[in-house]
Amino acid sequence: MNKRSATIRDVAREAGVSVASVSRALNGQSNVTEATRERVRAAAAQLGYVPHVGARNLSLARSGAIGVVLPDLHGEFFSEVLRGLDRGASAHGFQLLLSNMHVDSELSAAAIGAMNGRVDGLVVMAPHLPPNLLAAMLPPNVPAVVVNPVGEVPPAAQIVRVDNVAAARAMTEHLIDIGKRHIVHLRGPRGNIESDLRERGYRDAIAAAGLTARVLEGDFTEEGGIAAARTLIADRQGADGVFAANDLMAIGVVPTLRDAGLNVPEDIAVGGFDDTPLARLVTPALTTMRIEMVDLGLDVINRLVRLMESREPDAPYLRLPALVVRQTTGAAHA
Amino acid sequence: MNKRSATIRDVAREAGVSVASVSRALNGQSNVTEATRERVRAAAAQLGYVPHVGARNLSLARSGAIGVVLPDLHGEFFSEVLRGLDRGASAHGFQLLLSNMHVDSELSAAAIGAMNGRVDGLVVMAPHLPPNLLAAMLPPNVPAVVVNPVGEVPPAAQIVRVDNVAAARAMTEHLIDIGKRHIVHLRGPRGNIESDLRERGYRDAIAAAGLTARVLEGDFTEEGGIAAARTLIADRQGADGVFAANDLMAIGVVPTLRDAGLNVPEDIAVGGFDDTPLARLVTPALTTMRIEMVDLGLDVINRLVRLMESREPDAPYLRLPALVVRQTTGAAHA
DNA sequence: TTCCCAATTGTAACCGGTTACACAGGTCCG
DNA sequence: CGGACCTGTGTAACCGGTTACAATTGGGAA
Repeated sequence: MNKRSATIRDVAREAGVSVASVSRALNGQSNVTEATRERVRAAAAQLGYVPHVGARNLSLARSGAIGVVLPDLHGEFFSEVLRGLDRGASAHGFQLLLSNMHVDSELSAAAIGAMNGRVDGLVVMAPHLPPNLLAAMLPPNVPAVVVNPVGEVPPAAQIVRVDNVAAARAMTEHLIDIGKRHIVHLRGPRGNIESDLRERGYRDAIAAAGLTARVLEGDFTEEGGIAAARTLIADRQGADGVFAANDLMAIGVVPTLRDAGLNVPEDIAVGGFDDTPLARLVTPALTTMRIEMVDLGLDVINRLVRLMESREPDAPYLRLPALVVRQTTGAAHA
Repeated sequence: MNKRSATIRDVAREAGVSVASVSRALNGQSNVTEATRERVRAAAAQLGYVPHVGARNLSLARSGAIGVVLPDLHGEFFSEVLRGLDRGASAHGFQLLLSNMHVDSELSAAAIGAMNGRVDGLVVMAPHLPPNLLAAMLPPNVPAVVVNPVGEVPPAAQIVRVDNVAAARAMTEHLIDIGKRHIVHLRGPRGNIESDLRERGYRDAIAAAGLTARVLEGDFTEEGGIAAARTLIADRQGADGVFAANDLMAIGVVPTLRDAGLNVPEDIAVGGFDDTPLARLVTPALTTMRIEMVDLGLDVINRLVRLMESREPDAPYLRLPALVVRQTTGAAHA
């Protein structure tokens, strides 16, 4: 219960050796007598010495941590990705330093800055960052992986993308395949790049099939889904399919439609996006595009680790979500 | 694109002032001429200087980070709590340094050690840590909040507990109240303190009501729930209620029972624990004990911040989960 | 004009580690 | 027996910031 933690000099004094020997002894270097090493160990134990990692990092110029910048943790998507990041980091012996990116870009820059001397690499997921800003705020000498960047990216950064356009197209085509002709897209919030890409994929597929597009504004929340479903019920323009830009909205849509007496999928089929753990468990189970989020996180870390070693980013890495057909577009359920 | 990041001395040289002035200028101290400050700002911008936070931490002896030690991120529970922690940390201007506690206690100790000079406070959630070990591995001078500790806790640490016993009792009593008499408990994994406490609450309530207890082994996974339900279906000992020690298992139990032709809740009622986001959304919606997980996380951070300031832990703080009655023990659903 | 004081600025010590280099002592060799 | 070499250890510089304290400067008071 000392007031101040013991430092390496305290241990050196206690053991009657120099700080260099203490450092060598405790870090398992070979050039120390077993006798000295033992004496140092004893002194360290005696004083309850725990190395000050921050100081060590400073002299070694490496921290054993990876910085993660996320828009927020609210919503399944980032929680799941974080799981993967965490697993990957653990596997490589890194810790994760988390920082929330606020909508305020001023603060975001500060948050990234606050990681500068503390992490060996950076993972940035910022689907709503104003283009060019990202490049400006990334510290120049920290290897970084950016996931689904919207604008310019510094050439030194590794890019990982989820192919939102192709995935959205696939979902839309699936709805068309099962015979739907009046498919409405419930998009995500404005200013979120992924929302835009998914809408683009939807429009592509609709246009290619010679149908007419109809897009409702959404916000990625369950409430948004409920509101959208109400709109559809009220106006009765004969929609027979809904492609929601994420699962949460789809999960709001389905029960609202059913409460209004519409059968899903017979009267209206519904597709989501993300394949959050929820999607499989709700009734009726939700058809969705599976992004292997945990895998994505793992992969991001692996690529970051590679980048930290080579300093040479690979070509952008593209992941294509897979269509998972369940009850909301499939056979009637029990 | 310099090879090495600019340091404060580079900026000082560029601006033609001393390092002290640079530090003062950039940190907004008052004793600097506006002219100097401007010159420093220009030089910093010119060189793309970003302060090295690790170095700053070392001299200030504070890091602006809170260490979080979790058993793993797998499972809704910790994800949700982490969300709360994250929100709280953000609000207080802290970042979160995450570390997974492995089952291997050797490694866990290392993980905690690896936080020593890098965090201002520690949050430890270790429902499966061998008693006394925790006390040994917590660095003596770092304020810590431990959540649901199992054994001895250093007197300097703040304790936050979820009253698992009372909550499990409440759920069991609820099942009794709705008329069930053969209530089986599906417990969590051995070696997890929360599993033990929930079982104890169940046994208390069963004993108080003069009924007979029956406990099945579980593992907190959906598959475990499915397996347990199969057991119940197979042996037909007339169970009319199941209290699963977490939602995930309950979510495995319910559809398995229904697939076997049993009505939930009429033939067998099912209760879960945690109120994960899933619980409300599955069909039939799950009756469960709500732990406000996000709130819990927030609260933990608030208490930690208070502890960091006062160095005086408050009395252990007890949270009591609330019973949320939904369809699996309530009225038949649509 | 001279002295004093406040406002700025610079120098250098410090945070707690790591490690290049110097040095002491012993071994082995010619 | 002297020198080359190897091993173990200590000294002190360094990582990149902050800040106590000293030094410098200019303005106002006496």
